[in-house]
Amino acid sequence: MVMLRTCLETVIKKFMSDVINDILKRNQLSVTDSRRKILEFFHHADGALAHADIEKLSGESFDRVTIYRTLQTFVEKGIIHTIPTADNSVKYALCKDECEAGHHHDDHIHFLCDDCGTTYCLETHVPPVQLPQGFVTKRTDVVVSGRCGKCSN
Amino acid sequence: MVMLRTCLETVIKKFMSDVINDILKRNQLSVTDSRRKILEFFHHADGALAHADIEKLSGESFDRVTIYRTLQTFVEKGIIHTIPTADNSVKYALCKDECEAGHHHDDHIHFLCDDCGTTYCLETHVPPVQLPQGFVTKRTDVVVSGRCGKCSN
DNA sequence: TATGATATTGCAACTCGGTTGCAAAAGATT
DNA sequence: AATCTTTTGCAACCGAGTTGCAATATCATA
Repeated sequence: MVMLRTCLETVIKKFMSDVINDILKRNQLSVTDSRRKILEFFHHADGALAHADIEKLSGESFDRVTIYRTLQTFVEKGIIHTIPTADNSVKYALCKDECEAGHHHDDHIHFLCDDCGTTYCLETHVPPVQLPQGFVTKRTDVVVSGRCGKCSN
Repeated sequence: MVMLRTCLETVIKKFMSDVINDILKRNQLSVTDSRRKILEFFHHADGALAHADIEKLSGESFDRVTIYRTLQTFVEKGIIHTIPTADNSVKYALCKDECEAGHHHDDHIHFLCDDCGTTYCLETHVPPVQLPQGFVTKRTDVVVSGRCGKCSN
């Protein structure tokens, strides 16, 4: 029984590892420890992550500069996207499937919980917005803040 | 003719000055040069202003610390409100009429022009957003970016 | 699997937006 | 006008983010 579970965990771990590697290779990025680790963080996190969160999670594993550069690279490649939060700090979240590089567009809403600080990417689509004559929309960001499901009990 | 215009300008200036003074007094703020000047900037600007804009407009008139503090005070009093921009910088705009202090709520949409950098407060209201069970909305920010009327010709 | 070209990392130093403490100056109140 | 309170300016500081460069790791090729 114990044997079985250990074995299963190994297989799952192996599988996850392959998924991560695939993402990196598909984006023509060399596979390095920091990139894999940071991608894993995003896959395990249920919300968006700020630079500081990643720094905490990684402990002393790698330099803060590396984190900055890795995040930049991921954004450029369209693996993650930035989220404009209400308090004007920067958060990042995995793009649904594949945004194309330089075209990170995610047509969904972000929810920021004032209590626990978690940022959620909701599946709700952004409602179309009526603009004055001559205005052309390129991108729409909707940030709702309040209290999330977990915190409102 | 020239006399008349000069006279009219004087009257208008006097009137504006009174309006500015009124706003400050109504909010229990002492009337100082910097506060009046900064409020005037907002009244003349057709869009939102960043700290940097005000610094440029004011030249050497007053210290950057004063600008920071003045903006903070105005936000606290509900005279201006912050706008979350797509690039995660901070902009400020006059509140419509009076938001109550500490309750700067403006239920409108912000438009950020990628070309000229101007931020507009549009009169369009924020459409209601459907959230998952248990989520409670406190505030909704909508930031549309693209090209404004002036730049799209 | 060893090797060289290329890409990435870590470090140190720096920039820039914003804040804080305190003394000087201005505004408000009598 | 005198005094009390608030605001300003200065200098120093803080933290987030960036840059240059040498050291190191990855990748492709032999």
